[in-house]
Amino acid sequence: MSQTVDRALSILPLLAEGPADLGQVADRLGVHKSTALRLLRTLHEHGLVHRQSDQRYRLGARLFALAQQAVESLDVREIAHPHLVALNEKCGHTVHLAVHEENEVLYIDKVESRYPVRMYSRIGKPVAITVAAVAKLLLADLPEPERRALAVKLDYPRYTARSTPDATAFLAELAKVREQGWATDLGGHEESINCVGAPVRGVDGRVVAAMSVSAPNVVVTADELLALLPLVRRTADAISREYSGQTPAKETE
Amino acid sequence: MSQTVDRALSILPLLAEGPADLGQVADRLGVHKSTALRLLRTLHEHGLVHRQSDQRYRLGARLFALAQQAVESLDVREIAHPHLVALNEKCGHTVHLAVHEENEVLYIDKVESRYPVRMYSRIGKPVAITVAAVAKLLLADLPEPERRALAVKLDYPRYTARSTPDATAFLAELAKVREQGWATDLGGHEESINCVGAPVRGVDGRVVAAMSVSAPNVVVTADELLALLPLVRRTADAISREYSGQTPAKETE
DNA sequence: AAGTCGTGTTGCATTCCTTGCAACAGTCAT
DNA sequence: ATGACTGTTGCAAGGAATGCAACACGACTT
Repeated sequence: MSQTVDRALSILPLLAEGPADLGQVADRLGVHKSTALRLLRTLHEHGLVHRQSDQRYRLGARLFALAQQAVESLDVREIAHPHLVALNEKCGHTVHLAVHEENEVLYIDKVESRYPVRMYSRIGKPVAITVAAVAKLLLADLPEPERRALAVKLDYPRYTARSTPDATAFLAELAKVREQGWATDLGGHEESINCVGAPVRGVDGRVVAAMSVSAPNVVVTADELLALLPLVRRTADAISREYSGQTPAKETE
Repeated sequence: MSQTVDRALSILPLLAEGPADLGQVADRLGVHKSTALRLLRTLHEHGLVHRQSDQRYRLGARLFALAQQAVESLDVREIAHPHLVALNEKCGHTVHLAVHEENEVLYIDKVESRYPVRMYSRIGKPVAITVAAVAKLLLADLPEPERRALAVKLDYPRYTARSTPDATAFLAELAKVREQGWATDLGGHEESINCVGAPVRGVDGRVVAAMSVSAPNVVVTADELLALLPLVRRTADAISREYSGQTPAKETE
């Protein structure tokens, strides 16, 4: 749309391949050296481009600063909320969104079930970290040593007969979750309540949040709930895509 | 230098603060909405800007991709080499550059001493990980659990009486190194050889490489070598700055 | 339902900004 | 010294970006 800007921005991917000098940039842009010079200067003033000691140009530090600032200002909850609502409208059950912070897993959003049931969860409240599906998803993504360090530090309360009993079992469960890309809690916290969950990933592939659908088995059986898994995963993936700023199909055209 | 590009690039830091709609962007740029629209469109085509579901604009995924590709294409050794040579010319001793990879620490560059001595090191060769100054620097930067996991897995050969004896001592040494920002190896590998080293950091502050100066004490005493510390640190910092694309003083003007 | 505000979007004429050229200034090798 | 190579600057001409005004669309209010 804007020729000048278009040309200037085309320099960035070019430099991402590696440092280049003025002539190379001008050639690959198909413009005169002086034109390339002025574009590079403008990019340089904004810190997007850095001139190294051999006079060649590379991408500059500002780019990293921008990228970092962008992720920090991103609010998963804001982006995820409409998706959670849509999911709730499709299946009717309680939908949770949670994040991992300081050795705790916290609910940061919740859409209530449309069935007349209550669940003991509250936004801002730490979840039962050893059994909840969202906790498993978030912790499964940690590097192995951190995962292990955390697992041995935790208490393993026996909420029910199906609660995770100890660190060994927990680590095994996390490995499974990491492998399959989704998690469940089948009566591990409250005997009659089941959950299925899936991870939300950031642009670097790391898990930044986790969502789950919960329902008491007086409403649906565990098997029926598990049938929702594809839908849950698709929702989580949609959130991931939007969160990481990728438009589903447009990106590569 | 180029008004159009200048305006377009000014949008990026603006969006880094958080999502904004067309009107806000136009206002803060001091241009007509239609102008802002066309600039945003161009940025969008290049993927630097992403349009979220509520029509507001944010920074896009391409920015992250570019930043990542840029760091991958960066070669520490290439950037560091002239600095290593300069350091060698100033002090005359052997200078090493090393990186951490797969639970090993490898020398990736070396400038030979100008004194007639030999050192048993070779580019590409794993270093004595429990005693070398460069190893301490690289491992000290790991997250605590990984550091501990690695420390207990290592063997602690007694090269000399001053070699690190066990994991406990090693972890204590790493904590000290992490704290002070530099490291030494005083006869821990070979009785008569001392080293001082300092870390090279990337744009995110993490240690990406480590450099050291080594000399046998038949040439200089440990104290004399330690007197070089400020020089070594300054060199490492210079490499860090150049590697992370920050121009020393210009950046904040 | 009509009306109104608030968005984002498009065509178009004017004008200013970008462009390529050619000449210049360095640096390095021959 | 001389040549070839880089990066750099002034200038005129043309084209591209700009702001305007009008339009389209949806969300609210009345």
